[in-house]
Amino acid sequence: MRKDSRLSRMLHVLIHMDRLGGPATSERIAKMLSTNPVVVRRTMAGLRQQGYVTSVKGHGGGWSLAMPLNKISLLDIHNALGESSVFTIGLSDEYTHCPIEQAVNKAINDVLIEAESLLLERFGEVTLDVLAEGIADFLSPSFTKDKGC
Amino acid sequence: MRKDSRLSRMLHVLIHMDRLGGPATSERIAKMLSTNPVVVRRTMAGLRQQGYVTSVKGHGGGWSLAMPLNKISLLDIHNALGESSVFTIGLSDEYTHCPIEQAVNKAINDVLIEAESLLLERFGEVTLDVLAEGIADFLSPSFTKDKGC
DNA sequence: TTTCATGTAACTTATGATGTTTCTTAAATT
DNA sequence: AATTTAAGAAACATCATAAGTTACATGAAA
Repeated sequence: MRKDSRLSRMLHVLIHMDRLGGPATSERIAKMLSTNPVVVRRTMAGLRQQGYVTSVKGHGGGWSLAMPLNKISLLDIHNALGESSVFTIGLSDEYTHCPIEQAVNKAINDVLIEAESLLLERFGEVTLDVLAEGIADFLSPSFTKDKGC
Repeated sequence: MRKDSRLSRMLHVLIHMDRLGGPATSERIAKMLSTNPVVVRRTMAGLRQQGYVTSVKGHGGGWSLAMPLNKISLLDIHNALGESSVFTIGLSDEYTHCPIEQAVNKAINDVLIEAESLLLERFGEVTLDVLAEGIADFLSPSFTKDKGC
C-alpha cells in the first residue's frame, strides 16, 4: 500500500531551512527532494496556511520558517499536511444496518482511535529543535549544493 | 489515501459463516461483499494458509471456518491478510547518510512502532465470538439471500 | 460424464497521488 | 520602464497499485 512520506520529507526540509541564512526557493527544495517546484509549493502551502512558514515572491524570494524550531512539533506539521487518517485500515460501509458489521466496525474503530490518540500525543511531544540537536553546523552549507543535503 | 477494508469485510464474513450450516461459496461471499469470486478466493487464501478457514472444491464445496470464533482474534485475521504496515505514514529514504533525515525518521518511526504495538495488542485481545455476542439468531438466514446480509 | 466450485495466471480497469505544463501575479534588479 | 526571478494556480499527464475480470486448469460430487 502506498506510503505518504511528506511528513518525513517536510520535517527534513524545515530543519535544513533553519540552518540556511535566507529563504529557500521551491526549486532548491525540489532538487533536495528529487521532485519539482510545483509539488513543493503544493505541500508547503499547507504549512504556510497554518503559519509555520512564509513565502515571498520575486527576486530573492522563497520559503522561510515563520517561527523557531522549538515552537513546531511533529503533530503541527502532520496536521498542517492535512491527511485525514494515519491508518491504511478502513471500515466497510456496505451494510450499515447489519449488526454484525456494526459490531466489527466498532471493535476495529475503537482500537484505531486509541492507537491514533497515542500517536498524535507522541507527535505533539516532539519539537523540531530536539531533532536538530547535536547535528554539526558544518552540515549547513551542503544544503546549498545542487544534489546535496 | 486509499483504505484497505479487507479486515472489516473478512471479519464480517467469518461471523456470518459461523452462523451458516454448511460451507459458503466464493460466489455467495462475493455477492455479499459486492465484489467477485476471484477477489474472494484471493483474500480467503491467506486465511486458509494460516488455518482459519478451509476450502473444498466441487459440488457442495466452498469455504468453512476451521475453528470456533473464540479461537480467532482480530490480530489473527489482520496478520493473515498479510499487510505490511497499518500506517499511511512512511519514511523518506533519499538521504540515508544525512543525520537530519536520520533523526527525523527515527523520531517518526519510534512513534509508529509504539502506536502499532498498542494497536496489535488490542487486536489480539478481541476474539470474534465477542463481536457475535448478543446478535439475534434470526439474522442468520438473511445471509442466504442474494443481496442480503 | 456432467456440473459445480476452487486454484491460478494473465490481463484490464479505476483511483488517487505525483509530476508537468502553462500562464498569472508580484517583487527586486537592471 | 523592462527584465528577471519566484510563488500561485489551474489544467492536464503519468504512474503505482489495488481491485476487478477473463480464461482455463483441477478436483470432487451428482
